[in-house]
Amino acid sequence: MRIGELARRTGVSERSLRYYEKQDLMTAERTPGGHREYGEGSVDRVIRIQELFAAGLCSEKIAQLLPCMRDSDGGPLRTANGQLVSDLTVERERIDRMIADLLRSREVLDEVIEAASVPAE
Amino acid sequence: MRIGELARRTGVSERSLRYYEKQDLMTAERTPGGHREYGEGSVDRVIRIQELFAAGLCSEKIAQLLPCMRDSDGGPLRTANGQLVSDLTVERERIDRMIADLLRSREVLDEVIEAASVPAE
DNA sequence: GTAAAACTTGCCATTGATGTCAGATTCAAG
DNA sequence: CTTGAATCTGACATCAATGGCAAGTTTTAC
Repeated sequence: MRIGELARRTGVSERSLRYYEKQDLMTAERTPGGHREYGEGSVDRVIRIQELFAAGLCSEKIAQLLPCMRDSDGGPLRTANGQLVSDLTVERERIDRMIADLLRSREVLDEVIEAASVPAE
Repeated sequence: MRIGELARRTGVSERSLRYYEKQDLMTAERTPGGHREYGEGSVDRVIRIQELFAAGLCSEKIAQLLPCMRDSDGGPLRTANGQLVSDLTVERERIDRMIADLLRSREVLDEVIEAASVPAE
């Protein structure tokens, strides 16, 4: 499929898909004319990339992480080296804190929303 | 206390504290000379603000939300109006998605970290 | 073959919280 | 009073992903 379809199917803009390629997060075959040609696996990969972006990882970390994930792209499964494991552990802790934070904030929102729905108090 | 101490006690930069004021997230008394003078409650308030920022809310939403939170600043407890409740509900759903996302990403990290710690497989 | 749609690269803009610097003023202590 | 530390305001920079535009090329449909 080409970039337009991939964008439609993933909900990620074409602009971002090109950016992902430049950041070495994904590759694409090229037609003789130079247009990108994606395989089916690209859909999952893009979604995974989006999730990791949403989790606050930067392009560089994601690029290092992807080859170590199973179901990544059918490529050889790499094992994370010491430095990467160390980095990912830091990220993991950050994510933990973020989850705790989100849970607290969600509670706050719930309280306010709840209070508004029970005006007679 | 003055801004330096508040910054130290909350881990938030002086720059950000002044920004919070400009965004109407908090107020401060002023000394005759114009220096900010914060009460004890400011510490909690700053921490709360930070949490909400971390949860992805923008200044404007936080500014609307704060007066509706208990233990906010001793001011009168406002009840969220319909528009705000609607906005907060949207935020709540976004937070839910974010949490789900983070849990998935954390799992991914755990798998990769785990795989690296068991090289013989 | 022609026209429209899709795609290409490259560049500049945006966002929103925060960093940083400069010059001026105030505060606290000697 | 003086001096150094702290604070003030205001302006400009940063970051990282994304948006948007322009000019040119490829593809697709007729």
